[in-house]
Order: sequence, then structure tokens, then C-alpha cells
Amino acid sequence: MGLKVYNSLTRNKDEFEPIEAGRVGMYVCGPTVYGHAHLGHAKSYVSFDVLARYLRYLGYNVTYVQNITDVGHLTDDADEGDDKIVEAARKEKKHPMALAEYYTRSYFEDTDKLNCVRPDISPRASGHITEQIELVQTLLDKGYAYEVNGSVYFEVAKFAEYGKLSGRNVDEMQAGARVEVSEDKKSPADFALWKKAEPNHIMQWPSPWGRGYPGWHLECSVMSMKYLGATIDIHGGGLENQFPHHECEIAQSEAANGAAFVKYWMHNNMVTVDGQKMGKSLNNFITLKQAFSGAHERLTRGYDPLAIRQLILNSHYRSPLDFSDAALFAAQSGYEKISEAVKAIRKRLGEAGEGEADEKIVDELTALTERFQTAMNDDLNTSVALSVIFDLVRLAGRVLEGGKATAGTLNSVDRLFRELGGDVLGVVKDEYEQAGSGDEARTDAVVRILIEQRAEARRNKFFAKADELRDKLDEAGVVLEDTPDGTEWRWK
RNA sequence: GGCGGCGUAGCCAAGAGGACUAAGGCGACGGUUUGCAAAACCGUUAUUCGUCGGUUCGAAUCCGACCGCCGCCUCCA
Repeated sequence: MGLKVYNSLTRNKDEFEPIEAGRVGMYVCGPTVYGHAHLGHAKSYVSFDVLARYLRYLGYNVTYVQNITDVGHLTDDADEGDDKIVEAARKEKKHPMALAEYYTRSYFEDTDKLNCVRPDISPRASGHITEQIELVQTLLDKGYAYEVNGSVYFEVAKFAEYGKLSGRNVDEMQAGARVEVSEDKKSPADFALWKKAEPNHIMQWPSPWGRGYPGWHLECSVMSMKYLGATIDIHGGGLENQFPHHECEIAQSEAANGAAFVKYWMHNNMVTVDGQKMGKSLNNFITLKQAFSGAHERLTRGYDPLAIRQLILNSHYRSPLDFSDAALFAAQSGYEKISEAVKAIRKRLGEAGEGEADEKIVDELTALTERFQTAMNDDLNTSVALSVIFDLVRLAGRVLEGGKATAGTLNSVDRLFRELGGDVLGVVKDEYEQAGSGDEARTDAVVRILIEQRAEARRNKFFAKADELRDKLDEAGVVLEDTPDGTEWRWK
């Protein structure tokens, strides 16, 4: 059985078949860089990162494009209001491009920590103004758009299929919508392709219709077309962008090209914090940097970025995910459990003698791999895939327990951790930091002196003294573990 | 007002008509191990899937009503 993905367009789990055999072009809506990325971004980027990783695991040659929106995203979807970047730049007293650059770097910093593989291309909207103007001109030439006072709008009435993705009927929507209608538009549903810029507007470019800037929806059409062709395999993004953003992309692209825009539309569900929508006004808005450091009043501690990644993968990408301190804490424990198992296997691997892999173990590993693939093939059921990793952890524990596992067996276990846990899910690292460099080495030396003191006390059966040392180290954040090979320590 | 989703153990979360007397994680508890711990391993922890009805030989899974929660249609991934 091959991969099936839920296609928002067909509202069905469709068999995945790329347009061109062996190659996949995927485009995912990226950040508007006017602030630090938050937990909501993380769910989207991690979800699609796993999709790209799994497609590669299956052997596809994937080209992953994700835009960086640095112009054109207005604070108001009724095509009024200011550009988000410009507004934020004004507040931070920076040039808009400096602000965009700052938050673009911040975005990559955070997604790198989440172990998201970088997109192959991260095109900037501001770098594709020429192409955007060309698309607007094409739409005008074909009669799908009209110009009013230096702005150009897409005439939704001309595109009969408008609404096919989101299942909305434009006429029915008008009644209760609170969208204020611009006087320039023929219909409230029409959307801006190009906006006229006032003379003092910082970001503006010359165009056939005067100086202005592109509408937000335009960039995704233009950049996906430019790098992936008129029809792409997968377009991903957050559910909240299904309407109007993606609907508008379809209208522009298909009207201009006369060809289907996207074969598989995939949408990830939203994030809540403590059961409520995350919003700046609710005081539950948590950025990734805050989640990593713990600098937020809703959090009791900082969390490992990969623990956050694991929490995201613990539920399905199409299910809503609630971030709470308790959920993060549980994910952190679970993440550490996996890490410790991988480290233990690799440590033993360094000491194990040569030997073929145990056939029984190999059979079990094969069964686990099959379960993993079946789960992932079913619209990326990462929750079950992750449970397979935990079964692998238990298997690893059993393998180590006997003390006489061969290098072959240990290698097989480690390889599965690397392929499934690492390459696909991204929660197992290739290398784990080892104590032994810089400050860590000095700390290690000091802790070892205390460990030796305790060992001395234990040898002499002064257990009270030994326990006191252990308790005090614990208070200082150092946990001791007595193993057959001596005492190890780690940070609490 | 229009559209959509969800409600599974103390918590997080899979499962979507019969292999379910319901995965996995966290937590808790018991055992092995330990001087005692920690870690690891083994085991226990939902006779039941919001409530009430219906369809069916069979329902957590389908249908209906009701209750509760959440989201989109404004900013937001």
C-alpha cells in the first residue's frame, strides 16, 4: 500500500501519485516576517517538514519551496489597513527590510532548532515584484481583473470555481460577513492583486498602474509557478489560510494558466494554549524562543526544541493541538526516554564485540518498520509512528538488558533509530553532545571529585554521608546514576 | 448569521462498522535490580469511548437529538 494523503480539495484521503514519476514539487505557506515564530507556526512547519522527510524516505526527489513574506500582507483582509511589515517596522523604528531580515533570521534559527530541514528554496516576495506585475498584467489581459485608481482587483465573478476549496459560496457569505467594502471594488469578494501606494509609503515599486505594491495572495501563485511549474503536487499551509488566501491563489493561478494549480491541498489544524486560541490579547501567546527558554508565565520551565517537536508529532497534523505546560512536560520526559535509549545503544555499540545480528531481533525490527510505514502511509499518522519508536525503545532496553548483544544487533537497532526516529520524524539526533568540552569538562571534573567522595563513603558503609552528598548534588541539579561500570551523572 | 471540527483512562493522544475484553506517551502503583535511590526491565492502571435514542447479527466507529468545547468567515500558521 502506498502513501495516502487527505486532500482538502477532494475532501478525501487520496492515493498519492506525483505528476511526474519520482519527483515531488511541494509549496508550503511560510512566515510573514514581522515577529518571532510561535507555537502555531511550529505545528505547521514541523508537520510539513515530516511530509517532506517522509517523501524523501520513500525515495522521491522532493523540491520544497516555502515563501518568506516580506511585503504585501495587510493587517486587514478586506484589502484595507496597512502592510504588516510596515506597521511593525514603524513600531520598532526600523526600515521594513531590516525588520524583515531580522525576523527571517529569527525564523530560521527557531526552525533549525526544531530540526526542520530547510526548504530547498525560500523565496522572498519582495524579490519577485517583476513576476508579480507580469501575473497581474496577464490577468488584466485575460479579463479576470480590472484597474481602479492605480489598484488592480481580481474579479471573483469571472472565476466560476471560486470557493471550490473552502466550500464557500460567495453570495451566501455576504450576509453575515463583517468585511467592510472598499468603494473601488465591483464586488466585496474581489481581492487586491496590486495596491496603489501613497507617496509616503515606504515599500513601493513602479508598475504599469503607477507606484504600488503587490497583494498578499499574489506571491504564492507567482513563486510556486516560477519554481515548481503551473501545476504543483502539494500545497501545504495552515487551515486558517484555506479561505481566503488559498482560494484566491487558486483563482489567480488557474485563471492565468488555464491549468489546475495544485493536485493535493494539505492543511494542518490549529493550536490552542491551555484550551484557548492563542492570541496576543489573551496573554497566552507563546513564541518558540519563549518555549525554549521557559520565559513565559504559562510555563514552569524551558523545553527542549525536540520535545516540542515530539509533542507536535504526538497528535495528528489535522487535529487541533493544545499546548499546556503539562503536555510539554510529558513530551519532555518522553523525548528524554528516547534519547537515553539511543545513547545507551550507541555507548554499548562502542564496546561490543563483532557478531552477526540476532535473527529474532531483526524480525522484530522488520515488523516495527512495517508498522511505522503503514502508519505514515495513512495520511501521516505520526502518533502511531511515534508509538513505534517507543516500542523500539523498549526493544532497545531488552537488547541491552542481557549484556551480550552483538555489534550486529546493536547496529540494526541504532540504524532503525536513525532512519525512523531521525531521518523521518526528526526526534532522534545523529550525535548527542558529550560532556568533555569547555565548561562542561570543568564541571565534569568537579562533579567527579564529589562522586569519588561519595564512593569512598559507600566503600566504608557510611551511607548517611553518601546519601547526603547525593542529595546535595541533586539540589544543585546533578542526578547520580550508579551503574555496574561506576557512577554516571547528568543534569536534572 | 454562514461554514467546519472536536468530546476516548488523572493528563496528552491513536483507533472511524467485527483481530477493540480500545495503541503509544506522561503520571501513579507493584515487582526485578540497588546498602537505599536513580536509570533500566517486567507488570497493573478505560468491561468502556460526552448524554439519550436509532440503524445493524455486531457501534468508540453509521444516523438523529441534546449537552459541552474549539476554530474559520477580522488579525493570526
